[in-house]
Amino acid sequence: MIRTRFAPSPTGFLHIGGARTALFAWAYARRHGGQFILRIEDTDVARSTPEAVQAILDGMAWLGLEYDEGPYYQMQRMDRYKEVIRQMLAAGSAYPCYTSADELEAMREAQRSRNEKPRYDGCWRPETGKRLPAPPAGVLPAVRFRNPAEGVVAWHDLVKGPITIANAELDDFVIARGDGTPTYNFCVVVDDWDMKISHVIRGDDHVNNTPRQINLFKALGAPLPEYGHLSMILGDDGQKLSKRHGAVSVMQYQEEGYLPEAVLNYLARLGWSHGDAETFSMGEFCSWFDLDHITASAAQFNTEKLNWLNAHYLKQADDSRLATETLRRLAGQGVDGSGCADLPRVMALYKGRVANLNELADAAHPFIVAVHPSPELLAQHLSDPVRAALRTLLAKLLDANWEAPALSQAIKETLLQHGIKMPQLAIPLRVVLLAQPQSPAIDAVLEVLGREAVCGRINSVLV
RNA sequence: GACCCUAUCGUCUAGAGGCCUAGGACAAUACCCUUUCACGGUAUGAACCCGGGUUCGAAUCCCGGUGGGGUCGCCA
Repeated sequence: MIRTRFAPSPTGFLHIGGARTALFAWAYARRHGGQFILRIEDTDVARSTPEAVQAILDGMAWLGLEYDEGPYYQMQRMDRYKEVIRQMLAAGSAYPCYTSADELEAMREAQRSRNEKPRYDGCWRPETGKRLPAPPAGVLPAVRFRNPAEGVVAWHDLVKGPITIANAELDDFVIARGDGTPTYNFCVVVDDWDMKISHVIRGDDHVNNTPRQINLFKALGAPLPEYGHLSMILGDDGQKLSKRHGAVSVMQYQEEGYLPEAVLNYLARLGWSHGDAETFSMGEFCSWFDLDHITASAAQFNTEKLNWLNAHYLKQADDSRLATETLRRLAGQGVDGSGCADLPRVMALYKGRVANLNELADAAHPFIVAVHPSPELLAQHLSDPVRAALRTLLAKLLDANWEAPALSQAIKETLLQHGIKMPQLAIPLRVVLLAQPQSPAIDAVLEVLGREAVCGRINSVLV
């Protein structure tokens, strides 16, 4: 049974990189008929917040990344961690360390000044024939893992291929703090073991944790999972993403009017490919997804391509779904569009012309409430001959058969009578009706706007 | 600084030694469509980081350099 997991720490929103990691882990499980588990890694009590947990859950839900198990919370598994730590202490694969934070910092500083890799010096590590210092009074020791001193840790990474790291590069890392709470590298291993995770799919930033975790698995006598490390996502500008620079919540994409299927499709193609396939459903994605076609190098985020995908999915989106979205966005602006029965028709008219849901809502606005073109706009477009033509048109519209072909006919007759060309009438008409000189085909706009609004708005500029 | 990973158009990528005169997509440019603006259609420009090997043959394999990314916490 393939079991993958997504294990975010609740110290902030679900950002785009985390979302892609979750997507790939989710897709891998789906592809192989396996299970996808959500685990909240909240052992950093100082930085974890319930708001962040909720933000992560919201982000997953919006994207439709459903999990088969969880969410598990590490803070609820303390007893299990402490039990394992006791066992390791008893077995000698872990030991108490009384070095203080200040001493560690001084140690690292000295090492850095000598251009050495900063690391714990192992002074409390028990060795046969070695005399350990006397434990200082009143100090609660941290617990360190007794990492093998020699040899190498090697694994075949599912996306990067063979990776080898010498144990000499690794120091004895802390698995439990002075207060007894376990730390990340330790909890991950116990959890992945207990939860029977078969494939650990996670970000590139964990490559250097992997050998430590593998050594822990071995010390525990636990079976090793497979590992696959996804490269990072860089910002639009090629710079790395951070909370301060460019990293935004997936929920912000929702606010900005992106459809979840567009974000998902974009993320899927960022670092993964299936030949020339550019647009595909999540069903297709799950049936195609494999780790062999993941790029091993970092990928730069490209908002313009996301925009294109969003426009693509907007064109295919169901009109009533778009109407619901539009209503929600309009309500956010204090506009109640619930009385507009023709909203789906407005959506049909505009969904092929906009890049996001906010633009769609803006476009729908004049169909719901009367617009007031600025005096400048009116002055620019409403000359006396135009007013005369509008007067003629208004008379025709008052008793026209209210369907696009008949409306188009009325406009063409007006054009003929006044000896003007289509743009000379259509553009002022757009300004009068919608307060902007561009719109979809004018007869379609008239049809959807309705006789009352059209005639009323024309009349209001003629009096 | 040390260690690990990585390198094809501006960007995302195809490419598993001959199918490559390097393909697709976004973006760009031009033209077409048109009732305005979009959409759409057609076309064009645009890349194998550098240097050595291996091979009859290298974008593809190996080594080195350089660039980029990651990690060096009692954070995750």
